[in-house]
Amino acid sequence: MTNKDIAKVFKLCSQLMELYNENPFRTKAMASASFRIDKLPFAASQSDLETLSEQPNIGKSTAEKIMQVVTTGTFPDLDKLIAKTPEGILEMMKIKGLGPKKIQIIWRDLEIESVGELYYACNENRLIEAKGFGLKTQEDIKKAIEFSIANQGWFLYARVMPSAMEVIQGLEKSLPLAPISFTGDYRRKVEVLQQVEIIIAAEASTVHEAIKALDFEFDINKENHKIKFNDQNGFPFEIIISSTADFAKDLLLTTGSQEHISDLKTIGEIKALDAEEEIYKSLGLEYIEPELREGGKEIELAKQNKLPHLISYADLKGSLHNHSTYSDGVHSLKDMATYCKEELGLEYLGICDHSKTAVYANGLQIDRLEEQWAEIDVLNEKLAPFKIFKGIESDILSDGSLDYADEILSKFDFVVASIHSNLKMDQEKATNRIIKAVENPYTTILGHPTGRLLLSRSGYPLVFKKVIDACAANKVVIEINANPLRLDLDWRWHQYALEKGVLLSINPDAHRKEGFLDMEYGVYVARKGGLSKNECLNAFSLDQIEEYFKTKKVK
DNA sequence: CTAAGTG
DNA sequence: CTGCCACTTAG
Repeated sequence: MTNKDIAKVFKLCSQLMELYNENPFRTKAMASASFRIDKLPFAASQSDLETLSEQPNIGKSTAEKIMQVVTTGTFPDLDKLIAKTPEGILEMMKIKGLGPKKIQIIWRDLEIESVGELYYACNENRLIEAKGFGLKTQEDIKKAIEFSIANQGWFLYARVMPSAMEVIQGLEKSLPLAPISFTGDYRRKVEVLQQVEIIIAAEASTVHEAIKALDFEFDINKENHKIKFNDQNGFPFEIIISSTADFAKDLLLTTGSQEHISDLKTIGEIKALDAEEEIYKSLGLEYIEPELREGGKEIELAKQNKLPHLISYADLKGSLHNHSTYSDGVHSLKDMATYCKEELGLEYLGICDHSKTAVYANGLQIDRLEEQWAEIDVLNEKLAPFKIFKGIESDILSDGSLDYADEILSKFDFVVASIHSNLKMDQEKATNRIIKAVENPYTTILGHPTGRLLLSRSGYPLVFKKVIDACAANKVVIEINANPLRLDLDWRWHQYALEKGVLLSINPDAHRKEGFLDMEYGVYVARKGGLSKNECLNAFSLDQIEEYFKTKKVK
């Protein structure tokens, strides 16, 4: 159980306490405990009562609750609150725009107890009658419910990955001789999926036994040789039964995408050969990596032997756009740098704490910036040849300008510009705001371009072509934010950016040491976008990137 | 802390 | 009818 998981349990408790108007001091203490747990620089699950109770905002009783959460996932006070709350009210708390106070009114005054009823009430214009609600709020809630319904049954790739690995390893163990592979969306590394598909060449009955051995209940569809089940985390799996002779062909067909397969079929018959490589070869094509099989230009390129040599995790030489305890990070600058150098074997780290407008994230005022720069100079001497670059994640303000005076901006090695507030914009406003930031001579990288959070918040609408063209004209790099919730810029736009000569950068936006590992997910989507290492800023060697930053600054 | 929506 | 404050929610 991660600190974040534990923090969420405490957050839920504080929200329920607020919903029931419990003592506001206790409620607040619960919320601050949640915040503190999330920011602990060590794993609370591996810690002990004494250490925990020494932490700020965490006393003896909170420490005890943490221990209970680690072992049982909950604690008695929370259980009591959950027990007296209808399921639908708990669901409502996950909807953006609804907090305890509004839910209280919805529940007590409108007597609405489920998300479905609430949606109905929005459509009947009944929400505006309630105190504190108006037309805009009603529309926002309606949209948020629609978004959440549309995302029901979808899962983040990164969230299902551990389960997927566990299941496939279990099957491999039971059936060591059977050819087996992930297939479908999962194999193509699609960022959100509805199920994990696995193909296996074995007798159906032996596969049934193997799944039983994993202790899952399953459904069998005999007609299409498919077996469905959910693992203990509730993720849906589908096992496709194949044969040794047809394995490569079935693997190719089930990997998809549908568009890719139908494009292939226009070239010729997909034959049952020994390997996917041979099937592509028989069609006169170079082997196409699963990530690229999305029905774009991959077949055309494969015909001409012009497929990109896709980037891999090992190509990354450094990590840009990361946070430290100077702003809202969990680990110190030194810890972050040492981790990159020692554990990840990287050549450099770009530190980009939040800028001054982001007060909620402890954004850096000028004096704190100077403090950080001084520490970076000291660390750079100690850690050489490893280098920390002085960066900033500068807020793009509502008018598109950056967050410090030019005189300050000029002192950074590089600047990541991103939007964090006033996210509700129409397409024109959002596009102009971003373009103005891109045109700022100090902007090096455009951070998380749309602000989306997968399965939770759609980003602001952008005219992507205009934004990418502006990046090309101003030599601004676009970030592929590697946080599995963001993966923003979306891979569907990578190709256009690359055609325009825009460099991309796989940035983890790490707020703690483990956050760097998210770069793996960034690499997956970058591969889908067709990125090669020479087009990726943080695949540049230390010398190359120093040169790049220097040249950019001169311009 | 700031911004938006609301009364 | 308008300006201003207070409250809720989000980043």
